[in-house]
Amino acid sequence: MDNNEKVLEIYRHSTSHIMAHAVKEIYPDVKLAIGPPTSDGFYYDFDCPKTLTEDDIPVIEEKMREIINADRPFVRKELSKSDAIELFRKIGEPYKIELLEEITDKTVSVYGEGNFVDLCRGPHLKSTGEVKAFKLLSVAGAYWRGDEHNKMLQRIYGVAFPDKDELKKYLDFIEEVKRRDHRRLGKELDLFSISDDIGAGLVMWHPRGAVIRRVIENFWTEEHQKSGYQILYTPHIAKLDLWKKTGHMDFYAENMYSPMEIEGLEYEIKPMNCPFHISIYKSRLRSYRELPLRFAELGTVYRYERSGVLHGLLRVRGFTQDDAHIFCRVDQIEEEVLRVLDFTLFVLKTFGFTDYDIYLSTRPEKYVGSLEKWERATNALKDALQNRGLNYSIDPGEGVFYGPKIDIKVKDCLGRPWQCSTIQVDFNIPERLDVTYRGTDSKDYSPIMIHRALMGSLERFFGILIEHYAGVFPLWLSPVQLSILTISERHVEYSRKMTEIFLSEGLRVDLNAENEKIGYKIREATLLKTPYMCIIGDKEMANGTVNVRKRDGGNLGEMSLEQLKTILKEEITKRR
RNA sequence: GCCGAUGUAGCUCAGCUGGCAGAGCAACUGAUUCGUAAUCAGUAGGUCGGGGGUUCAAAUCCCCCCAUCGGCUCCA
Repeated sequence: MDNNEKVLEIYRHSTSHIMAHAVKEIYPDVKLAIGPPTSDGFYYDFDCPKTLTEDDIPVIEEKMREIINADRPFVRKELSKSDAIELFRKIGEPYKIELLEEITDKTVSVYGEGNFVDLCRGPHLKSTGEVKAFKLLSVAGAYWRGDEHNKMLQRIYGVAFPDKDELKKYLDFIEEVKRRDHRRLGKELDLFSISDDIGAGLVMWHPRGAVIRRVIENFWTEEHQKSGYQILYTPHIAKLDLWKKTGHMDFYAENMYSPMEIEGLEYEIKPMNCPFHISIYKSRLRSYRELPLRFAELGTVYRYERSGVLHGLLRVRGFTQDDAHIFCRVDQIEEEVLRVLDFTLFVLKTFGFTDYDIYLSTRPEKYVGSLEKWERATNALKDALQNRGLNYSIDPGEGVFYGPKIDIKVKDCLGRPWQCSTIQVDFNIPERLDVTYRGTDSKDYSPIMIHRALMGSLERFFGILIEHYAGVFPLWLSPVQLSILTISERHVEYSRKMTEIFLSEGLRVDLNAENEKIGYKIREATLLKTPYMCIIGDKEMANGTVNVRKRDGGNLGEMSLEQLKTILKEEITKRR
């Protein structure tokens, strides 16, 4: 953290204290929990008998302004732990006492201004008057200490900046995020829907969205074939027994749906694809000469997610993973991980993601397999990252039950991180399910399995893409690439001919021959973010040409069909 | 799942302390045949999220569900 960030942190921390003071003045019964700074702002958690709502925000803000205008100094006091406990007992702050009881230091510090005092390590601003620009954003529920077994408190989120301009910039950023929201754009651009009648978290891809998916899938399939993968299709359900054998029933049951009974046997809808790929692997004897064997599938899985966590395309209950399982020998593992890493970065780059955060997740509390194997798998991932000189951070205990993983979070053009790619090494499942290959010595060995997804799920990736591009998809992904707009009825026949020609070239074209003014048609196409428009009037008809306009308003003017075809094809090939 | 808010026409939203359900856009019909981001007029469109209750009377008040939104927890 650089110096500037530290200063901001102090600034926000002090603002959160001022907010706590304000809330305490308005609702004297409130009990204070914690109020730290965050990456953009701050929050404070309250245990308040009165339910706080959005309507309280302006009132609290007003009270904060009073405290700021009073410009009272923040005073630090050090006292013994027992004196501090006594102090917070006197003013009735049970949460502060709970925090104090866990502090091992003999002395602690408290900060105060006016008649307000709070347990705090500090440091703080010199006085309340130093706060120049802040805004409270929302109220929300939050568990005490983030544990869902604890009482739910009320949290107020706010932001604070050194001056009004910075605050305005941040508020503009929030507006930009809203403007790009994939749920809103999904409706406006008619890309997808999630219907109450079908069920929460289940996505319907509309024609325009389905086009984009198809383009992505085709790209994905081609590139996988080039990279030595074999593409599979597998069923959506399997016997419950299978999931018992794999360990999913022990370690993944809370994300799985209830089984269904078919002729006395129980079946289960799949939450993962790996057992099917393993089954194909095991369908015959495998030789060491065949390895590495790379099986890939756009596999649709269903996972139970608690209703409160569903969020547009980014968190759903049914989704298609761009999944693959690589079976290889121990001596091939580093090379395979490297290949996957390179492949992943290439695919992400194609969609305009060049910036990412990489995490290495280690063994979780619930796991299968020996410690030694975990160690070995974890090192394989670490070595690959280091080999490529990629910076990463360690996420302790965040691995999957069968092995450690590398997660790649891409950053979109607003700098927001999104979890997509995951690469998981698995020493455990092949052994558990008796997956083997015949070695040079004619004995059987367990292969290593690498599970990986590049985009993660097509649904989530699509949601991220919509926001990344703000709905303005590059030409190769655009649902409609070219809209042909007639000026009047006598241009329809010629326009229809043009449409046929472009369609036969494999371009996605539509014809707007409605009885509307040209301005209206341009507006419609622009709102749908169609990359290119052809305006067809008397002149074009007479010259056998088209008149081209781009969605950003740029006018390319009159040109021949051939010229336009060349422009479009080149842009499509470049995938920009 | 938990805390809070919201749910009214295809979409965006009005509808106050209970008293005949509204607007703009879209759709449809007609007129207009038009040169780079909205032509004009008319028509139609609603079990007010679902179920129960209070009341002479419920979009409005109460209860229970469902979904969405902001978070928490959890995750591709």
